[in-house]
Amino acid sequence: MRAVGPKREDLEALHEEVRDRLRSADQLFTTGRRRLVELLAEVGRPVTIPQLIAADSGVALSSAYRNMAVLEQVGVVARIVSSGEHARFELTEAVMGHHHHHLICSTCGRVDDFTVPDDVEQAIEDALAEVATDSDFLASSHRLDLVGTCVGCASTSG
Amino acid sequence: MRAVGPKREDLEALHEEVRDRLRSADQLFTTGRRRLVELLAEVGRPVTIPQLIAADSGVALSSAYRNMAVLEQVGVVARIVSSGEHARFELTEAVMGHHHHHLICSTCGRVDDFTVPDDVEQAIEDALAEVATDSDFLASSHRLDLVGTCVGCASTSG
DNA sequence: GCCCTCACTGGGATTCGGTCTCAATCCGCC
DNA sequence: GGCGGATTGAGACCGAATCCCAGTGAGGGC
Ligand SMILES: [Mn+2]
Ligand SMILES: [Mn+2]
Ligand SMILES: [Zn+2]
Ligand SMILES: [Zn+2]
Repeated sequence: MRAVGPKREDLEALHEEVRDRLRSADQLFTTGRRRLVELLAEVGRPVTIPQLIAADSGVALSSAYRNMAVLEQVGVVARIVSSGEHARFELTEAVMGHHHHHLICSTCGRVDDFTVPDDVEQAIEDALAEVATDSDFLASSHRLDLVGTCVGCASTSG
Repeated sequence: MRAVGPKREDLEALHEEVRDRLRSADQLFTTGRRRLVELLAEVGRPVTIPQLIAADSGVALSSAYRNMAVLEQVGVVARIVSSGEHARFELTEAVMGHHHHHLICSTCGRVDDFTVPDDVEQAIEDALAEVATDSDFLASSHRLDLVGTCVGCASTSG
């Protein structure tokens, strides 16, 4: 169930959604953009542009960055900057339909998804709502990251 | 009580701690490094190097970055990268002695601190411990950010 | 306090992720 | 198929951060 691409009909629905979102922003759903969305859906984890290019050499650097910006603009893609290295991109929660958080390996930069139980999520949201009120802050989302060392890096560095 | 610099004896203790940490890494506690620590303690909020230079024109760009890296190495300073703009720096929880989280303004990049009630913090830690176990991930810390718009940006943009 | 040595400093060159430019190409539409 | 405007992509460009190295300062030995 892990690291396997989405089922066929899910991918179709995803493309439909992306097409609609692009259209309402007067943007075309070109093959290049379709490919980016497909790659992101396939990988199922935040990836860098160089990684995408390595996975599909048909992707051009400048176009990839430009299209990621467009897809970000219309709410299809989220940009993750956690370190000074390459930014990473993933499909948004709005498009994927589930809220999650990130395991971040501070050694290799790898990012994986995880979720916490609903009651914990709720407790967090309640606490944050109060913080926002107290600080006159207009909250739009929260981020919960677990930082450490991934399996690969742990075994490598022995 | 807010935005006011630390009391005198706290600052002394802080310098003591920083000196020790630098010494055990065979690093000198130079005036430049002392000044960085003082500035960070004074501001009490994650700031960029350009901001530090604006606040104290005696700080040199390359030295500031190099010393921040050194101070980061010895656990005195934490680097925060949240966006593609300038990184921000703050004194670590290890040195300041209290755990906290960040309010991040996605408009101007400003970062402020906040805390959540102990029981929520505990619930988060428990949940994350379980996630780490299930994922074979060696967790070293967590991050909880509230992303949105700060008061200043909210009033400015109408 | 005064040297001597060696780490530190800082201005500028350099790196490098990401953006911008613009002519060639593709897309949607007729 | 043909037209007009959006998109593409190779490379120029930008800017945050690092690197280099000659000049400076810190601190141990005296
Ligand atoms: Mn994710
Ligand atoms: Mn902070
Ligand atoms: Zn790793
Ligand atoms: Zn703001």
